[in-house]
Amino acid sequence: MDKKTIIRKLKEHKLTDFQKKVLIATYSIPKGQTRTYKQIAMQIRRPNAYRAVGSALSINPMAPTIPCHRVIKSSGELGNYSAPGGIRTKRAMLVREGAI
DNA sequence: CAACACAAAGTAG
DNA sequence: CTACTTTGTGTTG
Repeated sequence: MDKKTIIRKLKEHKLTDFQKKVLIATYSIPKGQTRTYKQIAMQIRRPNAYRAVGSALSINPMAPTIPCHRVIKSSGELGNYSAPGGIRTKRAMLVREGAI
């Protein structure tokens, strides 16, 4: 899956500009690494919208296309996770990828 | 207007 | 350290 495919998918859905940027930024997180909500917000030029970033990610918790589980809090905590299993699953995946 | 997958700085103990 | 308060942002209902 390349970035273009992702963008095409996003266009099919009714996502806002903000959403698209958040999802693209999330997709660009290298395997085995994590990003904080704040980093994502800064990357999309909305440095104070880290809260909106969480809302944006929550619309797509089960799309294997977007690794939303790599987005954590600035304090190093995992934050929340809407997919089945909650933060348990999130942590498991991060451990599996070597991010923890 | 209210609620939210957050952050940072403030107050209090 | 814990706990609570305030301010800030975008989306949704």
